[in-house]
Amino acid sequence: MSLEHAILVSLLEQPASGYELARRFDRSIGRFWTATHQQIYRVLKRMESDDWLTAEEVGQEGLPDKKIWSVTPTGRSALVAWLRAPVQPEAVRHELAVKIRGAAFDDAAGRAALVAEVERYRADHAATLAGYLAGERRDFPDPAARDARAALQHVVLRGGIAYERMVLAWLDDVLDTLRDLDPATSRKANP
Amino acid sequence: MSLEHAILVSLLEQPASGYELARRFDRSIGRFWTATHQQIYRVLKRMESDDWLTAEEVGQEGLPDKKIWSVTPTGRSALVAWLRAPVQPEAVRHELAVKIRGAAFDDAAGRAALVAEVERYRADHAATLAGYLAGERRDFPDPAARDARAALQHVVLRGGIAYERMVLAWLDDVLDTLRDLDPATSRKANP
DNA sequence: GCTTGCTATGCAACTCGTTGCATAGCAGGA
DNA sequence: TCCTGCTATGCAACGAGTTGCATAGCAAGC
Repeated sequence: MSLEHAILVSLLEQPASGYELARRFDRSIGRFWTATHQQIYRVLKRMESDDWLTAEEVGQEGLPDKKIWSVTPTGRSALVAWLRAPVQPEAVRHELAVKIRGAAFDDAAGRAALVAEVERYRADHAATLAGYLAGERRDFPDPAARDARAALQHVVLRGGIAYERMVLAWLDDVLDTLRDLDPATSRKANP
Repeated sequence: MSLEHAILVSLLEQPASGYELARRFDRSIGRFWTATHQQIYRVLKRMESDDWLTAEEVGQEGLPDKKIWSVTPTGRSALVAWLRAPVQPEAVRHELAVKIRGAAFDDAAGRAALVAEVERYRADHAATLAGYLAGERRDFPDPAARDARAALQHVVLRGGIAYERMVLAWLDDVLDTLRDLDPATSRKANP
């Protein structure tokens, strides 16, 4: 739907090659829009044929050539038109929530395995939160003096931080709930 | 990926026709897994041919026949196997976050339009939260006395409530940030 | 010398998800 | 009477996203 637009925003912030874009989608942009390099290369070609982007070939010593993509005025117009269109409702897909409700149809051993899995999942989110907070200290040390772009990037990052904090608190709630169902098993697993 | 498993959980909680399932995916299950009736009918057929489900044809007065689907032992085994497999990382796709970062490349008029859109979006989420809270009062009036299934359904609902509260707080942060960028315009729009 | 991993791009095949449309009878309101 | 909307299911076409694989040179470590 709007991978194109996520790419436009990223390239307006800073022109990049497909490969660099793919790495951004593993990092900052990936906080709110995921994409693989396959998707990105395919969409870049379509955007070029639609005259949304132009490429500058750059030769590199000892490395393959790369194409640095920039947004054309046409692409920028397309982005602005999309920005002013209504926001689509999000398609929620939360696998863990399905598993938690499904745990009612497994036995105590299965729920103990789920507890372990939720703990692992929680550790991942704790690491993500720590990464966000480190990025915030690094990129936005002074909340007062900054331009529109930084202010908007920062508020999106704060959204990521708020999300991760909410998830961690909820996962604690989930762990308490799961352990209350099978007190003996969880006492064994967590003496 | 796991629409099958969401369907298995829902049918184990209560057997249903494809149509009834589709409505559940607009309501309780839809809080954490969305699906259209097209997807559901297609997947139900595949699950039947995999012997995960059986159908009972039910004639109705004045209405088309319907098939009531139930989970077979094979289907239940498949669910349990999936429950015990690792949780996959979620694919995040948050269109509004892309638009907010994109707002740096629009003008004050565009950002004013985005403020209006965020306000509408906020109202939707406030309504969703109100619906969740009403459902919680209706379905889980007594947090003490209840079985595993209710406890697990409730903790998933609490996750939805925590999510909506977090979103509302973040949207207020977003609105403040957007208004700070164009004080004159926002004063005009919000006297 | 061999393996692993990084930069850099891409094809092909597949599955998943969306959109538009179709059928068909009945109920309720303008 | 006509239109809208609900129950109930489904086909067909398309678009989005995933997975596996391929190329190709260089650097670093064992």
